Amino acid sequence: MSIYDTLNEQQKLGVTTTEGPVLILAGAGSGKTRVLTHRTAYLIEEKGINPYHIMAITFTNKAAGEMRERIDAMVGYGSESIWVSTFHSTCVRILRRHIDRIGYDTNFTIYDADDSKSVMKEICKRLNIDTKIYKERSLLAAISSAKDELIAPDDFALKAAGDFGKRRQAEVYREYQNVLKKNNALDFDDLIVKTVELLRNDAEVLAYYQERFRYIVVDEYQDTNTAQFELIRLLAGKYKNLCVVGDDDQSIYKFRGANIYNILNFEKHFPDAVTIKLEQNYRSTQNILDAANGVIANNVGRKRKSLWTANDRGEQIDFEQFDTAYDEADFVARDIQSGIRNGKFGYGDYAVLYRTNAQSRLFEERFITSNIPYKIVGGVNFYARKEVKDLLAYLKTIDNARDDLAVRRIINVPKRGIGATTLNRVSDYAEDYGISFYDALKQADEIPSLGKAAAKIRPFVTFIQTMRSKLPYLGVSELLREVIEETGYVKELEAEDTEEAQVRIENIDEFISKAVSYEENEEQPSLGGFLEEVALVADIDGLEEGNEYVVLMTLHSAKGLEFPKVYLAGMEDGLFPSYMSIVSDNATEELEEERRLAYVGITRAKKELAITCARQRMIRGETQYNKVSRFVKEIPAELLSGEIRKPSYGESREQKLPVRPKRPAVSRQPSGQSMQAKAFASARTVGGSLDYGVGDRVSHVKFGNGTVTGIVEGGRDFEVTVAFDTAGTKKMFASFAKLKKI
DNA sequence: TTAAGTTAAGTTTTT
DNA sequence: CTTAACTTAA
Repeated sequence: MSIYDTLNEQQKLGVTTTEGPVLILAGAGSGKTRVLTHRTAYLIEEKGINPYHIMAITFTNKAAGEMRERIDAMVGYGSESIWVSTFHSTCVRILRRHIDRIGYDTNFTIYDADDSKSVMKEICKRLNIDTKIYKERSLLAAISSAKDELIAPDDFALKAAGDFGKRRQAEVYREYQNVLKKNNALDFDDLIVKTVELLRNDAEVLAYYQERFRYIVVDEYQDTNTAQFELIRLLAGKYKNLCVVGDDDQSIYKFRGANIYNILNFEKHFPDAVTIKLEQNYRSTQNILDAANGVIANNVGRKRKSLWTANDRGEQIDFEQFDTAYDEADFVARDIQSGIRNGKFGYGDYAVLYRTNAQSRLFEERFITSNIPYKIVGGVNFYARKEVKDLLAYLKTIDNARDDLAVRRIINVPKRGIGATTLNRVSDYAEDYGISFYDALKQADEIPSLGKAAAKIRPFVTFIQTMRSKLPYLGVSELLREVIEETGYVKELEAEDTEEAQVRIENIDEFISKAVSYEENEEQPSLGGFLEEVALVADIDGLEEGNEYVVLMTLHSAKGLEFPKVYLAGMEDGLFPSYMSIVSDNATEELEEERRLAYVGITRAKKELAITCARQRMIRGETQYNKVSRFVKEIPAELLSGEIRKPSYGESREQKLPVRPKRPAVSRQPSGQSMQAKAFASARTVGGSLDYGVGDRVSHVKFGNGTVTGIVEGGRDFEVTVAFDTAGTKKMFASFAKLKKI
């Protein structure tokens, strides 16, 4: 009896076929993570491979973290020397050691999409590019897809020869790379591209890593792009023990450069490859699986695969069409409440999935009024928020002022009376003397054109220098606190006294706790290390299991996750599939990608699935009238139940709101939850007490101001009764009500 | 020259 | 409905 006996035959094959290239086609819910972890254990325990020689690559930090955890639990000693990380962090790790061999400094900074856009704006201005015709966004997109395909600026120019527009793009591409190089910065795509460049150009480095990574596993292989493929090919070039796991039916990142032929042609790239299919689904009910199969069957050009399950038929799929998107959100909220009430599910069993981030708002609003704890994944990444980016820019500047972008970002935040004109003069000076922007600031007094503006710059430079000298004594989180204190950043927000400012302050608090926990978890914390860790996190990474809240996210974010009950919202032609894909030049192809997305969505559900849509919906202030999504029609009709709701004008919306849920769950506060959720669901219970009492005036994000008339302690939380001035009397749980004393 | 106030334009999906 | 670019007042 061994741990491998619990696997089915195909899974076992995936575990024990360790030598040579292996393609595992893993249908949704077929237990591929189990195969990967068991395979790793097998390599170490049965084959006696040193963990040092094993590498696993995933797309998200969350996936990497999960795999790491499960491998650790299974392998025990030595598992920490396995590289388990994302493509991007793997590359950063390699580049930090060796990028000097291709002419960069090893303390390079990483630019996010925002930073890239700022660079692009400047370039367009400098090259006199009419951004009405060539939009920054599309220029960046062109550059990004070139990088995905490993096309360097020179190659791009070569290929562009005949086409004026393309030649212009080539020019911009070249300039963009120059600016990044000058700033010692890499963008996301560069992380991969430069690693490939390094491995291609430096035989010594390549040999080192080839020798090290004798066994390589790649998860979500269907989403790799050409550059990532080349990276893997190079690394696995010597031993060729490459195991890739993926599902062509779940390829949903074409827009990000994913090359579906990486998986479809794997056997061509590696002629002696073994292909293993995992076709038994352990996740979903028969009905859910049938629905998914019914939809995906409409795609041509996929690897033949027939997913089956030994699970029960389960409930029918609940399909509901509503009059408006409000009614849709209302239904989902009520349905969740009723599931909770009769003990069928907990909040953490639910997920609401949608095509676009904008759809989250209606659900969010509705969940607040219903006291449903929730968490939104995605939207604006935590580290991409203004306030967080501002503080990060301070930290970057203190750490290493070579990043002009960061310096420029904060030089006038808070307002120091330094405007665009002054900045331009400084950067002209920097340009003339070939020094960095920050160095030019240091010499502000010597820049004649500045005049009295130089006096405004001096305190800023002094501040940065002072902080820099304090860094060794303070550590990251204390430094951050000091920056906030000295700049008055939070004070300024407090003075604003708006809901928005409040959210920002909470984000800043959260940012501080991230810094604290970084210092606690890291053996040798450093400012540079912190900045690096923060540069590569995605929003999905913060999602924790076992927490009691409903999760809201896009279908893209949902890949790789599963939930007992899933709502697929906004299933309307024009929304999903998106209008863009329907009218596209290659609509067939794009619709297939959308269909795969639908397939991903449906297969997230374990027990129950509800599909909802609305007849009319406000999109960017305009009302749209949409038909039921074509994907719904591809689901065999006998699998569907539910009804199509007729407009109900007689019923007032007020009546529909269940103001007092009968048995609201006592909530545990998840740590590290996303900021949207935190903003609305944050526990005001500090150390088991509230900062308001009976008789106090409080404000609520939705109901406005009111007076507290009662507080009842129950379990871990407080049930607070508030008489609102305009919204009547409500009972709510303190941790979700976000009541603010006024 | 800066900063506040006003008007115009734009939205898929993201490491 | 929200964010970015433009205009005007200080």
